[in-house]
Amino acid sequence: TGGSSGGSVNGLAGDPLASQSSGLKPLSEDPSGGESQPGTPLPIPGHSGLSIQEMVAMSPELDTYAITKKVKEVLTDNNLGQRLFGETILGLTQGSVSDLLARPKPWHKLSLKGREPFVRMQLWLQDPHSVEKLMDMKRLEKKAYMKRRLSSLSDGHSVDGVLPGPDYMQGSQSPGGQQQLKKPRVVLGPEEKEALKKAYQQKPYPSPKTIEELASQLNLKTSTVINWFHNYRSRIRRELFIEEIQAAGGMGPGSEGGSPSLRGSKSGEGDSCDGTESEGTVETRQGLGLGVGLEDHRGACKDQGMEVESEAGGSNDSPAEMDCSASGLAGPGSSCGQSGLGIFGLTEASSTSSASSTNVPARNPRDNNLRKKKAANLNNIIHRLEKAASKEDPSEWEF
DNA sequence: TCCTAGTCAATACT
DNA sequence: AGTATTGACTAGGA
Repeated sequence: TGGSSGGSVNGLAGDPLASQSSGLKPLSEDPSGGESQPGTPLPIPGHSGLSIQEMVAMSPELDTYAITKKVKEVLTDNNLGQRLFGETILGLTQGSVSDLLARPKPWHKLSLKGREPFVRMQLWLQDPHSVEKLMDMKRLEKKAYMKRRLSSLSDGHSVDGVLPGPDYMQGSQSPGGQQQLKKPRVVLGPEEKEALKKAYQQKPYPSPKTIEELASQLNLKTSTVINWFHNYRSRIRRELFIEEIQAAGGMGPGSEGGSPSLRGSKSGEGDSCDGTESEGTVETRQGLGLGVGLEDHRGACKDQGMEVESEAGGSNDSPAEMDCSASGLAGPGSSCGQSGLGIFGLTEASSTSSASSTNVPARNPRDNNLRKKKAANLNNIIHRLEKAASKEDPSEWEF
C-alpha cells in the first residue's frame, strides 16, 4: 500500500517478534499488500490449517465485550503491553489495540474483517500457553533492545529510534528513494473542534458546500473537514454500540459497569451538553428500519435549536444475523474465557442486544446523550429520506 | 462520488 | 513507558 496504511504491523519483517519462539503465529497477512481478502494462508496453530478468514467465517457469534474484558485482564495481570500483544497476536498496532479493547463493537455489527481480531483474541485466550509465549517474546525484545543500546552506545549514537517495532521506517514508502518530508499531522484546536461539533449537530452530513464553508471559516483544508466528519460519525456510532452492549447487560460480573465510553468533550467550555452528541445508529445493515432505537429519555439541553421529541420508538437493531445461535458453545457458565468446545470453544455471545429495553434508569449524563443521539438520529433519517426523495421511483427507496 | 469500516501512526496523556 | 486519542488513508459497497 503505498502509504503507511495497509502495510501494518505485519511488516514484522526481520524482527524477533514474528517468527520464533514456540509456535507463535506470525500473523502475517499477505505480504503482497493485497490485503484484506484472499491470501493469508495463516495456519492457525491448533486448528487444522484453517486460515483465519475461514475461521472467522465459521465462527459462531462471539461476545466481543467479554473477550476484550478478559484480554485486558490477562494482559494487565501479566504485565504485558498492548503493543506486544497487538503486534504479535493480532497484527495490529498499539493504538488500534487500545481502541479495540476499549470499545469493542458488538459482533453483529462487525464485518468479516472486523471480526478477525476477536477470533484471534479468542483463540489466544484458549491457548494454555498464550501468556508464557508472550512473556518469552517480551524477554526477547528486551534482550534485543539492550543489545542495540549497548552497541549504539559504543558507537556514540543514541538509540531513540529503538521502537522495538520493526517497521518504523518511513523509508519503505519512498520508492523513489528520497524521503518525502512527512507532512505534519494536523491538530485541530479546541475551538475548531467545537465549531465542527456544532456544525455536526446541525447537520451530520453536510453538503460539499457546507464543508467548503466550514473549511474556509476555520481555515482548514476541506479534506480535513471531510475527514473529521467521517471520523466523528463513525466514532460516535461506536459509542452507541458500547451503550447497546452495556445496556443489554453485556458486562460481566466483575465489571464496574461504568462505561468508559462517553466522555464528552472536556468539561470546560460553557456548552452544556455537547460532547458526544451523536448521530444515529442509522445502521443501515440490511435495510432494517431506521435505527432509532433507544427508548426515550428526556433530557435537558435544548441548544442548537434541535428539539426532536418523539420519534418512532422502533426497535432498532439488527436483524437477522447470520447463523448466530451458536451451536456448541456452552461454556462453563460463569466466567467467560476458556472452555474450549466446538471448533472454537467460544464463549457464548450475549447476542444482539435487543436494545429497546425499557429499563436503564437513566443516569444523569447519559440522558443528554441519548437525547442527542435521537436528535442526530433524526438527522440521519432526514438525510436518508432526502436521498430517497430524490429518487422518483418509490421502489428505489431504501428504508 | 460519497459513505462506512478498519487501521495506521503521530502525539497527547498518565 | 504504556495507553488513549485522533487525523488521514485504504478498501469496498452502492
